[in-house]
Order: sequence, then structure tokens, then C-alpha cells
Amino acid sequence: MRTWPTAEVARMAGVSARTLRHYDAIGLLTPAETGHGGLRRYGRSELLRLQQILLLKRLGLRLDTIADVLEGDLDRIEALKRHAAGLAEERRRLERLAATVDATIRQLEGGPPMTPETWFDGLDPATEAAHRAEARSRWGQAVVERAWTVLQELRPEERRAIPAEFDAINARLQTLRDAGAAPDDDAVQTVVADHYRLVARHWDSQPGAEAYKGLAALYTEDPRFADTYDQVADGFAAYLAEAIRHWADTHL
Amino acid sequence: MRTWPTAEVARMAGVSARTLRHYDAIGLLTPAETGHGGLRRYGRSELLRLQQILLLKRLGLRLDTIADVLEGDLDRIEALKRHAAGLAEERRRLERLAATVDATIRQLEGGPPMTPETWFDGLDPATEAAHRAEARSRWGQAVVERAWTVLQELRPEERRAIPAEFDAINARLQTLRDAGAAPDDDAVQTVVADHYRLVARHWDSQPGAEAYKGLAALYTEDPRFADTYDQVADGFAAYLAEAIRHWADTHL
DNA sequence: CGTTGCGGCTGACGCTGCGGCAGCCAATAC
DNA sequence: GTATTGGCTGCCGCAGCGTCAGCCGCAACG
Repeated sequence: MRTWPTAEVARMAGVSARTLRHYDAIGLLTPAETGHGGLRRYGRSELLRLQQILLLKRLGLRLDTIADVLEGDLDRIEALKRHAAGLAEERRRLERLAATVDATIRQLEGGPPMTPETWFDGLDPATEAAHRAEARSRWGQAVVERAWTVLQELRPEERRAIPAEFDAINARLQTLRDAGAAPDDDAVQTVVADHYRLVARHWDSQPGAEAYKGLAALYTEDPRFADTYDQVADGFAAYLAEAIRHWADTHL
Repeated sequence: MRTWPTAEVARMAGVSARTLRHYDAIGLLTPAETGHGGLRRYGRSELLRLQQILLLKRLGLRLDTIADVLEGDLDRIEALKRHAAGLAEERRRLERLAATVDATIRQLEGGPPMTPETWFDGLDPATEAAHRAEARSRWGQAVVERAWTVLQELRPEERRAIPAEFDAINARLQTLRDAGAAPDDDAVQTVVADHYRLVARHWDSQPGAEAYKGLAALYTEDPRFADTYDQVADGFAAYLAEAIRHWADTHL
């Protein structure tokens, strides 16, 4: 049977000799014979297998998955469909991430600040779940989980509307703060009341003092939130949190 | 000044202690003080820096890029815009790749075969360029480069039309082959003449014998082409190549 | 006073798919 | 005799940590 040395196979297939050695090392493509000081020689069936490998690799399959497919442990079509699903998911993730990046750029350039519905965008599902679980354990189920599910269930036009309302409230607060008003100032507390009503509208029940103050803690202690709020103005998150705590203590 | 130990910072920021140590190791985030057996303590400014780091990381920036940004060596907006461009490119790549995967699935399930314009889809630009360069060196500039540029410059409706014409020719050849006709059979050679005219139509000049035989070599020796053609029927690529070589020898 | 436990530390390996380099061997060409 | 191919075997590097393993210091508990 005709056999070919490494370099020739590499040239024919358009891959490097290093790659062929690697495939040998991981057992993906074993030469037909290996003798005479380790010289590899590949036969026709190895070339065919290499074609299959490169075809599947071109589609983005992992090498171990390719091995499974070629060993018959895995159905090609099944594997490719799973792969396609993964690709679709990755695409969606990238789309969300790109949107978040664009929003950040606009914000840095002086546009409207980043909005709540982008807070969790672009995280992969595992990270996202971990963040939510972690947030839950820190501030209790009530605060984060409800806010989260509420955000998820809103219709798109509602989701787009909410940030603007928060922005408006933030702007009013920032104006008062610039004017030197303390967090427990009456004017500030009036705005906080609006903030509470806004939050309550998207809660599935009226938040109690604990839950509302938990939200305040969220603003300052979770860097993802704190950062967003502090980009309104430096220290704004702490200011808002202080105002909320005072309002909750006096009104709830 | 108040300082916090590793674990506490980790909890506040929602990252692992290991991550903080890693950031220290690569010089991205150095603790305010490190004493008493290597104990790390972070101050307020380190926390702020960590917030910045996590914000940028969430947007998908690489850690060394983040370092550059935070050191002021790189403009945030500039970096983010470059990143956004990269994301867009990656998305396009994934889209093309997904299309190729879908086409492959349909083909494996018995649909129409993969078409020439998907051959190079989903490769990253560097790989693609390398493949083309490599193909050029093997079969000469004329064959691959022209075919490639021609494919690139076609209008979409033309690109969609070409594969069908090739498919039709392949089907005619396959019929003859099934009937036992040799590659140099007159009937086969007539079909090859049509094939030549089809190829010539998309070439920027009439291919000579060498170029046309180079194309035949491409069909059998480049796994990307060979695989596609052999999925018409086993050994079809070799059959077609043989027929082409004979026709070229007698007609060009 | 010993032990357990917690919280911290420092390596070092693992993952993915090779690229690239150093160092060595064998056959061939000059 | 020697310079050139062409092949081989390690091993490092890449991104960003997760995950041990192994050790230290300080506290509480029996």
C-alpha cells in the first residue's frame, strides 16, 4: 500500500506537520506505520480520516468531539445540531454584549447613562446564574430575584420605558445634591417617594422597609450597580442609598 | 485608612479570592499593603480600581487591555470602540459559520450538496488568507486566485445560480458514470466541454490546458474540494479530474 | 495543652490547539 | 567531510483563572 510521510500529507491537506504530530499525540489520527526512528507514514485510509477531521474542524467542532464522531460514538448529525445550537447561543450572547458595549461608549461620550436592563447583558448563563445566586444569598431572595424576574417578564416597550423614568428621578436627585441638599432633606425625600412608587410598580408586592433598604445596599455594595450609579456622578450611589434608608425608616 | 482582607473584598466585589490573587500576580491590582506573611489588604482606591476592572471585564476586554486603560496608556473610548469592532467581526464570522454548519446538516440529511460559495465560509481572515496563499503556491496563481476573486465579485444572485449549474453538470456526469462510461468516453467528454465553458465563463480569460488541469488537481488533492465532490458519489472527484485531464489534453 | 478549624498564603497543574524553538539523528548532496 | 534537508522528541507559551496540595498563624474548644 502506498504511504506518505508527514510533510507530504501536511502539504496535501493544507495543515502543518506540527498539527499532524499533535493529532498523533492525542490519538486523533494515528499513522499507518511508525518505524525507523519514529518516522510516521500515512496510508489512504488515514488521509480519508484526515479529510473528515478537517471538514468537521472547519465547522468549529472540538477535536475530542470529532474523535467521538469518527469513532462512531457520536452521531454526526446529532453532534452538528448541538454545535449549531451552541453557535446560535454564542451569537445571541455576542449581540447582547455588543449592545452593552455600544451603550457604554455612548454613555462615556456623554449620552444617556447605562440602563438597568443592560446590567446583566452579555454574561454567559452560568455566570449570570451565579451572579444572581450570589446576589440572592447576600441580600435575600426578595430583593434581587423579584427585581430580576420582573425585568425579565416585561414587554420590550416597557423595558425601554423604565430606564428613562429612573433616569428622570436620578436627574432630579442629582440637581438637589448639586444644590447642597442633604439626603434627608425634604425635597430629596419627596423624590425618593417617587422612586419608591416606581420601584413598587415593578415589584409584585409593596416592598417593606427591609426590602427597600436592601435595594439601597444593592446600589452601593454591588459593583455592577454601584458603578452604574456612580457614573451619574461620583458618590451618587451612596447619596441615593442614604436617602432611601432615611425614607424607609420614616415612611415604611 | 480602612483596609479589607482578600476574602472580604472578594465577597464585596463578587469575585473569587483566587481571582484577586491572580490580579496581584499579573500586576493588574496590587494590594495597598502586603505584610505579615503575605497577607493582602486592599484600601478604598484599590476597591475603586477593582470596580473599573470588573466593569471593563464585563464588556469583554482582555485583562492586559484593561491594565493599559487604567494606566492611562489607552483611551477608554478608543479601546471600547476597537473592541466593539472586534465583536462585530466575530459575530459575522459566527453567522457565516452557522450558515455553513446548517448547510452541512441539510446535506447530511439528504438535501442539496454544499455549494462552492460556502467552501471558505467561517474561516477567520488569517486562516483564509493562509489557505489561499497555500493553494496558490501549490497550483499556481492562475487557478485559485482567479476562481477566488471571481467568486468574491459576483453579485449574490449570480453566486446562488452558479452552484446549480455545477450541480447539473455533476448530475449528468454521475449518470454516465453509473452507466459504466469511462472518463474518456465521448459522452463524458461532451459534458466536460460544458463544464469547461461554465468555468471559462467565470474566469477572466480562457483557461489554458495547464490551468484547467490544475483545477482538476484541486478537485482531488485539496481535501476541502475533494470532500465536497466525493459527497456526490464516492470517487467522483477522481473521475471528474480524469475526465478533465483527458479533455484538456485533446482539446486545449 | 493538644486539636480542630478558619483564613490566608504559595506553587503547580489543567484546560484548547497547536506555534515555535532547542537539540538530536539519518540520509543525501556537494 | 560537511552542509542541507527532513524527521523526530520534548517543553514553553497563550488567557484566565479553577482546583488541588501543602503549609502557617491565630483563635476557640475540650
